[in-house]
Amino acid sequence: MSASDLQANITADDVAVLAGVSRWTVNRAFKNNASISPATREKVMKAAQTLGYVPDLRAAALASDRSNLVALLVDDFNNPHKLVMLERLTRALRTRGWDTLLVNTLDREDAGPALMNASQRRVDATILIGIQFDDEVLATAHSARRFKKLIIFARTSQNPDTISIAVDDVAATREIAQYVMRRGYKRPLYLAGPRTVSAHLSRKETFVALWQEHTGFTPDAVSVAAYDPNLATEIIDTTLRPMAAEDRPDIVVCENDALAIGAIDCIKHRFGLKVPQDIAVIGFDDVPQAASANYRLTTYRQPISAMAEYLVDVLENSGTEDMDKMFLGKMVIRDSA
Amino acid sequence: MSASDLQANITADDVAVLAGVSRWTVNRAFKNNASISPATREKVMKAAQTLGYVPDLRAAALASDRSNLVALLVDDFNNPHKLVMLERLTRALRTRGWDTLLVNTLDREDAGPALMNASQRRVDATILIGIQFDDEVLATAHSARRFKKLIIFARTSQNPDTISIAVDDVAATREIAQYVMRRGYKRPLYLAGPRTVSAHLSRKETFVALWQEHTGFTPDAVSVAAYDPNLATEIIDTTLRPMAAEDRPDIVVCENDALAIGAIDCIKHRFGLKVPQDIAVIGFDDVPQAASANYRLTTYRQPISAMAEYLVDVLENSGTEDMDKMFLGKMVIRDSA
DNA sequence: TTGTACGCGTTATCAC
DNA sequence: GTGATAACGCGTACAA
Repeated sequence: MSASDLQANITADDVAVLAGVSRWTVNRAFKNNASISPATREKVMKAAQTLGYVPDLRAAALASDRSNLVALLVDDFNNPHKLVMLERLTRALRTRGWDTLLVNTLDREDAGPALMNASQRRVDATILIGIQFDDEVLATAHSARRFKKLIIFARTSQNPDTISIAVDDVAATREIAQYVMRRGYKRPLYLAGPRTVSAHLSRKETFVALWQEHTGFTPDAVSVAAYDPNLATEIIDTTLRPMAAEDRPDIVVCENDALAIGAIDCIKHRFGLKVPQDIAVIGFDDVPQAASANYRLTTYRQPISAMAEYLVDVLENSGTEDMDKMFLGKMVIRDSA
Repeated sequence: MSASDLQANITADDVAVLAGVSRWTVNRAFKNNASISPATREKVMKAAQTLGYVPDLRAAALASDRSNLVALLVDDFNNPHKLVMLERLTRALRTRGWDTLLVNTLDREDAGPALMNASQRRVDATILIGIQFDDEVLATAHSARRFKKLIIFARTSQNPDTISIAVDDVAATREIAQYVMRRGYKRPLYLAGPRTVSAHLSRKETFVALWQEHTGFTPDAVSVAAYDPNLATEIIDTTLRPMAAEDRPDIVVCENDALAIGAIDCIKHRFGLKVPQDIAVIGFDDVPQAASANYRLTTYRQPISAMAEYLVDVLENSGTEDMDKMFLGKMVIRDSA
């Protein structure tokens, strides 16, 4: 209909011609703190409007070497908490002017190529929220490619080249362990997920150490290869199946809610037992399902929104100081333990 | 350590110097079907390796006007099926060489800005999998901005300027309705989500019409503003609460699993009733939870992976023919109905 | 406040 | 098979 339909790409030059200014003045009109008179800006904006012009962010990124784009490398899509993290992160980022490149790290071997992918897009930062990025991958990634910022979200890492934004697992686990003891549970079973980075500070190691310290006994622990409720159901099944009723754990302490939900399903539906009367369950994350009438899961809530906001702070910070940060969450007591 | 650490950006020129060829030959070495001798290619690749060079996709996109990047506009993050769709889409895209820009459409007013955002990144296509994109938004979007391709995924649209990749809702709903009748249910309650595009072809309208046609009765229907299990729990609660037991529906037919799960939670835990004995429930999507021991949800599975693959076909197709496509799914019979 | 070289790192196209 | 020219659309730095 309008002239804009005839031309393939409207550039700042076209707007400049129509507005009767130079191309760089058009540029200034679209820049926030540029020195430009209100009159000219309005003139430019009107011309831009009629032509349907919007600045080309590819070209801007190329010229300025800042893209306002971050790559988000994700796997472990069976964990419902991933959806929460994706929402909070993209919300915080977008609200503050950042775009997100979502990279599905297809499998273990894809971790390297996925990092390379982000590198080729020249993103301003790469954020890892997957489980496939172990110390080895991180090391090779950092030696081989150039990353402006490499951020590990919701997971601690000892790697000095990365910025870790996570909840304080030791403090959180201590709170959980104290709660479990205070409620009088005697035979906990720890259900852990895959071990990747920094195993010695993991929730499982911490819980086991605390329990030993306070009771003298080493609790049993089992683990699964992914944070998948179905895997949790199966491992709990095979763990409890051969046990005599009196030998069964009185509580299953889970590394996160994804596992806790699978554990509850198993306890209730495979064994016909009651939660928490027969076996209690405790989780971590406070996923939306945890609050449902069906699970009423006692868990530990991570302050994901605050962590996401801090992540954007990190992006906007150009200093070189250590930006690692640990957050404190809080226990959410419901009925499952 | 190496020379690459000293220089900020390694470009094809640097590699060209080291390999003793021209910049354009370096380029060819990285291109799949370029005419270049194997010897030169190897020489170039070795030089690239030592310098740590990888092509800059920003510059490539700017020069070629093809980015191999799509924008994925998403809202409705409370629906667990979103995580499945995100995984399948990003997997299919990435496997075939496409990157994904994930845009969280923050709220109703943000739909326009989100579309604009994608436009500014000059993506090759924009994919909508949200619920906030009604006919009005689509119309203004298309008149105001230039989109190479505008794809509606997992939702039908009557808009002629968009490509719709979705399951055949009419066929699916017919199958569901027939199943419900065959199993002898008499008083269905339809639980619908928000109505956006193409309401006259929606699952709800179709179900209601079919039921009327076959029984002469108009089934009750209620709807919620988002595909959120918690909202479903509440609306079912307020709907059943004032009913006498004999007036209650004998089955709740849900527009999708997110609602069905909330409905089951309500029926079992708020009313202490049994599913399916007291009230049956049927869903749509077959989310991972649907198979859990706790829900055993009878539902209708969309062929998301096939739809995602077809979406990439659409991206790779440069023709102008109508690429709309409807898929058939299949019923998954479990215990909830 | 406004205008002007020059560069960002590629790709398309044509010459050799 | 290889080298060279001209875009792609904008940002930076400086000059006017």
